[in-house]
Amino acid sequence: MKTKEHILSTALGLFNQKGTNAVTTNHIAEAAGISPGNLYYHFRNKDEIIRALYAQLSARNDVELQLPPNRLATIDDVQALVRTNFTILRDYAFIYREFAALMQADPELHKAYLTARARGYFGFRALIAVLAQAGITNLSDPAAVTRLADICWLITEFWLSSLEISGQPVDDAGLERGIDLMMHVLRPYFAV
Amino acid sequence: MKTKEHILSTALGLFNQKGTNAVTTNHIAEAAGISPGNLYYHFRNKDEIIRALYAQLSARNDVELQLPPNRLATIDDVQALVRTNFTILRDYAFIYREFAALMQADPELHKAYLTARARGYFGFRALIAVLAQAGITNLSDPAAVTRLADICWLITEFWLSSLEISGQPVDDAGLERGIDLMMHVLRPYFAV
DNA sequence: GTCTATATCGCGATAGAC
DNA sequence: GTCTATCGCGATATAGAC
Repeated sequence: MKTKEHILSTALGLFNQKGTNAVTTNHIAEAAGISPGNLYYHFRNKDEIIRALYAQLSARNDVELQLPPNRLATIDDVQALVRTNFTILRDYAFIYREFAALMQADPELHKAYLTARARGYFGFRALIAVLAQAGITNLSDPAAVTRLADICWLITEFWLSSLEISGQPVDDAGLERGIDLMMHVLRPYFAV
Repeated sequence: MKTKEHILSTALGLFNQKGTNAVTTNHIAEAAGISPGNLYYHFRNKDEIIRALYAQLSARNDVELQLPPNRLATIDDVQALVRTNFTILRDYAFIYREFAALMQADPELHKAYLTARARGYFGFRALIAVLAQAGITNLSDPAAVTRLADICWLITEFWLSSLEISGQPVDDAGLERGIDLMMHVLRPYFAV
């Protein structure tokens, strides 16, 4: 199991740095200090490595992206969640950078993403519903909830890429700007 | 000049449909009904074709994305502009789908994009400034202007990809949802 | 301007020894 | 589980005839 994980972390580093296109299985093997044959013993091909990395990301999301279970969420809870989310995303920057292209190229990966997304998206809508019922938010119009969810999703999945594209560093400051953006979108609905 | 344009429109169709990765110069030549050698007479390589397509897109933006020059912009003018913008974007879907990856792979393309973006981004800020001066918007805090510009940019550049990723059709209805989203973000600042 | 033919290269993937 | 060796393939790119 040790080698398998070593391959994954090596591949992750290369993908983040150069993009999945420019990185071949040979490059990964060389950087990992193993033979190409050995890499193929552990993974059928590059797509399978990418899928495994996505599974890692997804697992981290499931574990780390939790609101406090025993009380209603506050705006600060939400902010902490957003920060955690961006931090995880940055570790797997290549996935979000090449999102649509990866999904287009690998239907299996797309399916895994759609499942995860459905959980998150409808979880978000459920959260809003709970908040509305508790009187914490005045957001009840379904169309408005959809719009809010769409905007939040856009920020979550594309803010880091947007920084990259525009030539701005994907550092802590850039990350904070994303958090700030998200909070400004959300705050009006938390007017208690 | 005829063949060159024919190659470009053929390549555009293939790229939009299958992604730049899956499409080789041979595929383009075959689909265009010419020989690979002929393609290389007109373009040095695939990157050059992509750059030429980006130049087309950029030119269309410059021509079609204009607010009325002789009077102050209304919210309806802005909506028309947003609609035009999405329409152009959809024609060149592959570029936005693979945005960060393309920019990372080709510094020359990235440079061209950064120039175009700077024009648009600062043009947007200038527009806000004009509106503020005319009393059409109450938006004067620079940080707030930046946030608004950032959100609008995110919607512009990533809404179509977001539709694709989430498995929703990139049709007129999806496009209208993007316009709707953008207008809901902008409208508060147009409270006349 | 366009074609055919071809050289080169490197990636993906497998077989078989250890 | 890991290595070495290697095959087949297809993509990029060029040369030279027409």
